[in-house]
Amino acid sequence: MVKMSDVARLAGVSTMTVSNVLNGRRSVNTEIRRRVLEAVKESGYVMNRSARTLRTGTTGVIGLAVPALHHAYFAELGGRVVAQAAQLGYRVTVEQTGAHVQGEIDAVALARTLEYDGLILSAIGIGPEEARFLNQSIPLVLLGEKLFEETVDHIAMPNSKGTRAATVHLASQGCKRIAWASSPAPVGETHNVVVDRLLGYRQGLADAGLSEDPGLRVPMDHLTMRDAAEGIRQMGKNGVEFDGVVAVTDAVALGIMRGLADLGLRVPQDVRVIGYDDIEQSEFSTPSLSTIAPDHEWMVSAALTLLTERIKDRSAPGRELVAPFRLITRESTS
Amino acid sequence: MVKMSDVARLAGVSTMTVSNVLNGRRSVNTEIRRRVLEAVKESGYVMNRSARTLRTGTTGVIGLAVPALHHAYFAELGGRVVAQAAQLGYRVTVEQTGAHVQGEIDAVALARTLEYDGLILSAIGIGPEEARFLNQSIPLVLLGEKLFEETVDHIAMPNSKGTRAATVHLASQGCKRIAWASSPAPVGETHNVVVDRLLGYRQGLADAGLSEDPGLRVPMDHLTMRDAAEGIRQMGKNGVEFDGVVAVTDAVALGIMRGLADLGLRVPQDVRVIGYDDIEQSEFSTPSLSTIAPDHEWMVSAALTLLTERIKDRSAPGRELVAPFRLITRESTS
DNA sequence: CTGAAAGCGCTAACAG
DNA sequence: CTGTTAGCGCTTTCAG
Repeated sequence: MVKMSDVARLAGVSTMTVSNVLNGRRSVNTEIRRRVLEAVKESGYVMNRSARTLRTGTTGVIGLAVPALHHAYFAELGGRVVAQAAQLGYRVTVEQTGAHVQGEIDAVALARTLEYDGLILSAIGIGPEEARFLNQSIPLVLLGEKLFEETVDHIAMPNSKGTRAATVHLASQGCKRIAWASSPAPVGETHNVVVDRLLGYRQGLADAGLSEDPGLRVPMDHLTMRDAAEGIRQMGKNGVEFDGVVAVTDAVALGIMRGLADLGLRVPQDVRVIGYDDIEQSEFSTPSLSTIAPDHEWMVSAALTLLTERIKDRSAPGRELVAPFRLITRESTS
Repeated sequence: MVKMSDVARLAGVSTMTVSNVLNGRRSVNTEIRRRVLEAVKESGYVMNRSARTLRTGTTGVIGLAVPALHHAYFAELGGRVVAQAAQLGYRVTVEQTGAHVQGEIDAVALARTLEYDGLILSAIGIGPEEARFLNQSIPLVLLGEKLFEETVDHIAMPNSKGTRAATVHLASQGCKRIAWASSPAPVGETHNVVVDRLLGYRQGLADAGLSEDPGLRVPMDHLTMRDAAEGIRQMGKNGVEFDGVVAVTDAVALGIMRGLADLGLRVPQDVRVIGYDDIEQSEFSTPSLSTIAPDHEWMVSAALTLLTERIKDRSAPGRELVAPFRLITRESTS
């Protein structure tokens, strides 16, 4: 492998001059600069990033930790982060945490080994203690989780506001018995996506003057299409009556619609369904799915802004930004 | 940051002994070993990987280059690669190539900077020349592309066999006018996914004793759900008659089903639809989608096996493995 | 079985 | 504007 000193020799200059030309750090005489660039091209030199990293302590790599890449929401998020980070000169390494708190901490433990300049953590089960711990190790931005923790940067989703709007929308379409489709709220967790979105559902029911019926919880263990489909089939077979379903995510909503089809119930005529996330599939499902659409590009852009600023200044106070959202109405509720 | 020499001092040994304990390279006295491990724990030491990389020339990172992470197929692939690579002690950096040949070459150019120990390239438009070039730079495994190029490892998909089986299946269900839904085969490319799958469709028609009708090509520019939906709507509005659609991917098939719903056509009563890939959504769409299901876990496992062997021996001849597949019949063709 | 010295390729800091 | 020196933290090599 040709190295910087080889290029320097070829161009008849010192290694530092090559470094300066390649990094644009100091101004270099135009003629020398030209000679250096020619030598680089001629020799096929590529920089050894490990050497630079060892010296500077920065890697140019951002870590993105998500529960599971194969979930459409996180895949779409990943695509956006990779693309936007590239614009900023960063590369992205994707970690899968498996939706466990331990996995999330592990992702950061990895990050501590100087692999990442910063980490975007799309957390599911993380609490304030963990967040504080993580934040000390590495520049960190939490994505999608609402924490009442002043020291950690995070981009919060409009969780309760979103499901509240979704629930009110169903009521405005005439639904009277609106079910909630989600895995159970984890015990003891107070500021979790599932908890917050459930809260919004309740507020929405209250806004619409509807009372909450515990029988209208779709039984499911995990936030998967499979569990959602099975859960709603179970409810249907048990003779529970409902005319609307608010789902905690679009994936769950798609599973619900699948299960309703199995029950012979029509969407939206018999049951209206609304999700949350606006994944790509929602626009093309049959029927197409109404949903709460947080502004994804904005979220990723904001997360990267917070992260790059945090990388520059580790001591600045933590900031919270809440993503804007829109209610998108499609066939499933019309 | 605490470093290896700090641990050594704390344990009262030399740096080399710490290195040996941590890497299990040489056998170390049990008592000393214990002291070292304790010192590691006490000091909170984590290794600086850049330093190791600089010294050893290996990174422990595998690159995965895919056209776009937000496509369900590549997202699922990415999840599997990340998970399986982790089992082997590798981490994965995801690159998005944007489905352009240049992007694919760029991904490898990056890899040359010693960032990756190897690269898995899920290629779309890559040809033999590019592949040969790439292969010289870095251990490389092509995924999903069939190349008649002896020197490059690749995991081929059963492209033409798959769509052939899909087409024959539609015919066996009584379809007489079977359309082909795909972006156009790129001019001049001979061994491209789209080309191979189209070939299989033709073979399938021949097997079934059906003649090919050029009017039964769904007009679409890109392999997106949107283009598929619009394309089939266009065909319908133009009065083209058809009773089956073979789609080049599941995403395209889902778009087709969306478009058929807009046309008021029922699946499978009026039109039967089959896809290729077996993405998760296909099981839960309404109607659920019949598809050609290559063995994904097998493919990833095989790709990683080839890659790790290639990393060990750069001079071994290239190997080609073809993934097994199954025809999965669901509601869309029954 | 353990240690000392050298050096991987780059850049910060200082010198000219 | 350009060059020299030193050293980032680890592992390879050689010596004990």
